[in-house]
Amino acid sequence: MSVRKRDHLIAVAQRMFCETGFHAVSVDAIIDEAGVARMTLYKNFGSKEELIVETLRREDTMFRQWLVSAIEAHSSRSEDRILALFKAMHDRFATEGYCGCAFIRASIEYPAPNHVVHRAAREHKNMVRSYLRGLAAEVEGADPVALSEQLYLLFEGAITASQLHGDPWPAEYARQAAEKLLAAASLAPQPAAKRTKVHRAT
Amino acid sequence: MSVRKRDHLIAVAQRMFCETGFHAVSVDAIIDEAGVARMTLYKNFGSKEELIVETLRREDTMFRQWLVSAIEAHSSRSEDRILALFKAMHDRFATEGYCGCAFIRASIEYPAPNHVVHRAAREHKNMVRSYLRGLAAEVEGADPVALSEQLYLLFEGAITASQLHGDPWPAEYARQAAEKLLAAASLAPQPAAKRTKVHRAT
DNA sequence: AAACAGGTATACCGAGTAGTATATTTTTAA
DNA sequence: TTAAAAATATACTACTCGGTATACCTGTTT
Repeated sequence: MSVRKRDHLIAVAQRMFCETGFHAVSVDAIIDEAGVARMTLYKNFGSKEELIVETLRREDTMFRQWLVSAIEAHSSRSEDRILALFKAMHDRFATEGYCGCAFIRASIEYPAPNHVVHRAAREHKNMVRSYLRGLAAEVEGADPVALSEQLYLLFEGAITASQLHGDPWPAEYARQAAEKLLAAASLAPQPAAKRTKVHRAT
Repeated sequence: MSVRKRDHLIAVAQRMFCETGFHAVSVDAIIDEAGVARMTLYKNFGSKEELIVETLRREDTMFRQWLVSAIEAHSSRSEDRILALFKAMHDRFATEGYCGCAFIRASIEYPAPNHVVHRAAREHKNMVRSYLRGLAAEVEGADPVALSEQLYLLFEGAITASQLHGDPWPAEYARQAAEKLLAAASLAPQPAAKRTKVHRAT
């Protein structure tokens, strides 16, 4: 059954890439761990690079599911949903086997902006940004662009810091900071004419 | 002149590692670019790994100088100094040839927490955190630990996001967020007994 | 039974990897 | 000037890398 071997390969590669890195994990190591023949990998995916892209696609799907389950099970107040996200991040960071964000890793290991892997990472992060923008748009009195981008920076910072320091504490501080940003937004709604200038997104 | 070749090798390797990655840059590529013989590298540094550690040492030195010049030339008010840091980050991100944080890259390419390269990255980041803590301690009415860690997350988030999106805009949003965190701290100084619990640093 | 498809095993390719050995030349300092 | 130190070129080891070629096996579907 082709599709099962294929999915298994993607799942195994996803875990290994995330644990050790894209460059550091060889095709040989993947087929060993997956228990399949070398040619099975190259018939299902033309190259290691294509396999990497497939693992990112799977990671993106799984992340969306996590995102929805982390947020939409909670109160319908956007402020509470946003804070629930950071609480869920803390749990995620503390999970056994969690090893950082595959997309940040991908963007760093493939730094060329037009590389297909780097591009996949950027597109995933843009999805996250637009999701946050949707949440921020429902916060009373807030500039949704500014608020969502600031929350996004806390999000990225927490991921990077937790991986670097090997501890989930950054998620808790990110939640505290988000709380303050939300409080500031609802306490001091800015007149539309005085909004800080918006920068272009990339 | 030994020390000159040695320094030259470190400088060349530092740039190449930062542009392309530690795994992706080979010893051959480094000696080609530096214009030295293969054995010159292996006599000055026992291995590629030792060369990597030396480039991180140099990066740390240069970063400290940048940090001081970005902050201490400005007003002695801590709030202004903190905001000056994020303004300087924007300039830094926009600088031709800037290619992200070598320490974040190092921690990702060498994910094992006890690896000498990962450890060097973590120690550098802890230096940054304690520097921020010193600044936050001078902000009236703020919990210095909470404030400095929250600023640190904005710092890391801005670096990661700017590299990922290939644009300096995250620094500007980080500055805006820092502004709000500072305003919240000075407007609502919390009684010492009610402080949020402090997490252990790693 | 025959044809087909997916998987496997094995051997192979050329290129690249980090690192070493050695003998020779260049540079520096006494 | 001479002796020590540093840098050189060249060749080499042993291994790993991504990727390919090919022959064979196994299960399913007509």
